[in-house]
Amino acid sequence: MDKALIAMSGGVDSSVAACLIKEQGYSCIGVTMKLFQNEYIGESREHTCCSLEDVEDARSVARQLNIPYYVFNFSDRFRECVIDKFVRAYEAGITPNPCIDCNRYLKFDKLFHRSKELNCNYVVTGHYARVEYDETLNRYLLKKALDTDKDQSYVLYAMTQEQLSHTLFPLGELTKPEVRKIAEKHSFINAKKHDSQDICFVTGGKYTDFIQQYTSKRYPEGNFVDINGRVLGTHKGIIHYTIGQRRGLNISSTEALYVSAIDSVNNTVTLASENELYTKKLVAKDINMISTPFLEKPEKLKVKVRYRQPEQPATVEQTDTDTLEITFDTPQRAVTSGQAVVIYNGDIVVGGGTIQRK
RNA sequence: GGCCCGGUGGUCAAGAGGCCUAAGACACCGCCCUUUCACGGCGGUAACACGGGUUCGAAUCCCGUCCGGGUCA
Repeated sequence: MDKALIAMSGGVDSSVAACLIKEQGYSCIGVTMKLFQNEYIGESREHTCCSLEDVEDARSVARQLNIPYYVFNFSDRFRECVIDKFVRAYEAGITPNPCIDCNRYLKFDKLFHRSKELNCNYVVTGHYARVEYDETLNRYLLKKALDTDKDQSYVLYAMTQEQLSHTLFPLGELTKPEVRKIAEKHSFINAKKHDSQDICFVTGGKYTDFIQQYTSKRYPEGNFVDINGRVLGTHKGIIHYTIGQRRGLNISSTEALYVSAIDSVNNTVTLASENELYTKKLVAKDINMISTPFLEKPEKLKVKVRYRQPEQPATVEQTDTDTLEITFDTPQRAVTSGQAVVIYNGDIVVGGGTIQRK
């Protein structure tokens, strides 16, 4: 019998994933990763990731499903690969996506290895995405969820062939309402639990407070400048901003202003009007290709530059083993270094990478 | 000190006796959206410097006071 290790966060999705896998006849182990010590910042709020409450919820579901359940302490790895990287990015004036790193380094790496030690053939998560083996390509494909509205393939673009070959996404063909319905049918304790949102290790929704407490550093104020370098006002420290941001600038003008550039060296933040935000090209590094090992020639594909933004037609060219150059058909708003660019061919994730500075 | 302008919400700015229980924009706040950060959508708070007059009626006219800016010895 195939053995599956299920990453259970304590939320509905992973609970239903576990349930479905169990019903499909796998021998299951439920696991919650303890990723974060709330004590780092002297707080233990319920809405952080892997809080006691989440663990209890996951444990409750595991008990109901009658599967063994463990909590693994991966907080060291999480701090190294997700939190520290997150902090360093903001300090450098770029905008990280910690969820992607968590998937990449924790769920499908650290946990993946642990699953092997436990003789599991599969890691199972509650992501809305699909994995398919393509015989002609001889590759495992990562595909969008059938429910395109909930699709999470974007945050999974870094998965390798090996990882994909040992991963199951039982929710890939379901809609969120269907998942809720299943949870209710089984009276899971978290059937009505709110969807997770915001950065899981940040309490109260303010990541900047988190960074300051975590590093005990102070991030100096600096100048807001316009395109011509004229000073418009004072910013609160570079870590507070991302490209395309409008709110929180506290600058009145004849029109709405947006962050158009962040300069960590000079500690300045450039503000500009909406129409200054558009770019036609980008370069991505630290790439991962899925549907093909190497893009031999430039191809017309669809591209997403941020999670939850509609994909855009673009020409994608792989210039070396770790570089993608992308040219959009029409200029895109607020292309931001540090964010992921993910390439699609229909439902299939071709690959992706991290957007570099211009 | 004399003279001349000007003082409307956090900012900019409509208004030129009744249509103002005062527009709009930007900012701010809240909600929604959302496993990143953002964008976005919806909604909300908030002002006629002060005191006298004139008038049936004043943000709008007149006179002072205060506060800005300019200008002249």
